[in-house]
Amino acid sequence: MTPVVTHEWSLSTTAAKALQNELVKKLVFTDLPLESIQWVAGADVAFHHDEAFAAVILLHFPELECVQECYARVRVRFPYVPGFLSFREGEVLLKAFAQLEHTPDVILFDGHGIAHPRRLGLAAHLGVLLDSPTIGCAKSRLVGSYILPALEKGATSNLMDQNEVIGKVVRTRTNVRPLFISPGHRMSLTSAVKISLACTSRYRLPEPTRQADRRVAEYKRIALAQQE
DNA sequence: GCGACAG
DNA sequence: ATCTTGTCGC
Repeated sequence: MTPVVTHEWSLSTTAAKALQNELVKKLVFTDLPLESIQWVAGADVAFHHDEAFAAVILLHFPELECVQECYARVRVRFPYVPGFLSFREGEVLLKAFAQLEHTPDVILFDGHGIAHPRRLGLAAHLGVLLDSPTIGCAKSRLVGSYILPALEKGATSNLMDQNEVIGKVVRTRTNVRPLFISPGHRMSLTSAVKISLACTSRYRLPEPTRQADRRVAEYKRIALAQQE
């Protein structure tokens, strides 16, 4: 999987903001029916100081069986600044995506899609670069207001920014803290929620993201241990 | 100026 | 994100 759009990753926050305002214009929001999905990917990043480790996992849908796992490691300069997470995780993620053999029908990210100050969170940003359908599955809020959804799995409520619905607060597991789902690129809000729930079995996180999270931690542990 | 703030 | 074991509760 190769990006269709490329750009520098070591930017000032001012230049990064200008780039976000350009890339956001390319976003497209369309439905992605469950019936059209065969391959789903999950991506996550782990850090050790300025070293970033990424894992991209490919699963067959709807059984959610893992069929490939890709890893990458890179030194990053960009610090963590709320609203600019993609500039810290993007480069290492693309390096991992480059190793993917099958092009996934949709990619789930650990972070927001358009539920972002400038509507270009991690999932939206990488979606534009890869020109792929993407979904943001964040564990906490960055922007927007909401009321908590009912306690049962599947319950949802709107994530609002002023008068705009920028995402859904989704209960992916009964009696457990909800997830913040928002579309990235080539994705509608309703499809993002349906797909996320279809990818969730017995845990809070959807299987693609959960798998990526587990494996990247293991990859980082082994990589750092081998150095010594 | 003060508080909020994905991972 | 990361530092970190056991423990209470569904």
